[in-house]
Amino acid sequence: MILELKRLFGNIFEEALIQEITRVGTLKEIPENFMMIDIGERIKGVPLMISGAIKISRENEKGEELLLYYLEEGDSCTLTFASEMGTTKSKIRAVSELPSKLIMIPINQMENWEGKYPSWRKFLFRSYQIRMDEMVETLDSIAFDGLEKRLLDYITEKKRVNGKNELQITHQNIAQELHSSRVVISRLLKKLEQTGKIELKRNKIVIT
DNA sequence: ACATTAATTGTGT
DNA sequence: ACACAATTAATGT
Repeated sequence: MILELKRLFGNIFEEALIQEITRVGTLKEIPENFMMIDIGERIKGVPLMISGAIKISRENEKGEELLLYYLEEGDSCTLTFASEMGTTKSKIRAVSELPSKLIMIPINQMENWEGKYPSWRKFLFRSYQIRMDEMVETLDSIAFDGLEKRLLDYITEKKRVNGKNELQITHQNIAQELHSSRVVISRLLKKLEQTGKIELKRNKIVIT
C-alpha cells in the first residue's frame, strides 16, 4: 500500500502525511460494476483512487440517471468533502466501471489534517477545482452541444477509460447514462456507423 | 438440430 | 414518443 501511495501521491504529500494515511486508511479492491455508494447514503470516508475507474452519476426523482464524470487513478471525490463536516448524505452514486483499487480514509480520522499538513489542504482545493471543471464541462455539453456530439464524446471517453476500442454496452444503457431514449441513441449510433466512425454489433460497439 | 422465448436493435409514422 | 418488425442470443427438448 505504501508503494502505491508513494507512486501516485509521493510528490504531493509530505512523508508524515503518507505515514498517517497508511495508518488510518484501508486498501480496498473493488470488482467491476460494484456500487460503492448510492444516493442518500451516509458518507463514511474519502477515497483516494489507486487504479481502475469509477463512474459518478446523478439520479432524479423518477429514477432516471445522468453520468457526471469518471474518477481515475490519482483522483479523489470532492463531493464527499462537501459533506465531510456535517452529516450530509451523498448526492451522487458511485459505481465501479473497472475493477478498481483505492484507499479509504475514514472522515473522523482526518479531522485536523487540514491544519497539520499544508499539502493536504492544497490537495483538497486542487481536487475540488478539477472536479468542478469537469462538471462544468458536462454541463456545457448538455446545454450547448447537440446529442450527437455528446454521444460521440461519451463513446470516446468510455473508450479512453476502458483502454479498449470495443465497448460492451447496450443502446438502452447508453440512453440511461446520457438521459435520453433508446430509440434516439440507436438512430444516432447508426448515423455514426454510416459515417464510418464506429461499427455496431449486438451488445457491442467497435470504434474504428 | 430444432423450436421457443427473451432481449436487443431497426424503422416508419 | 409509440408501435411493431427484424435480428440475435439463450435455453430447453
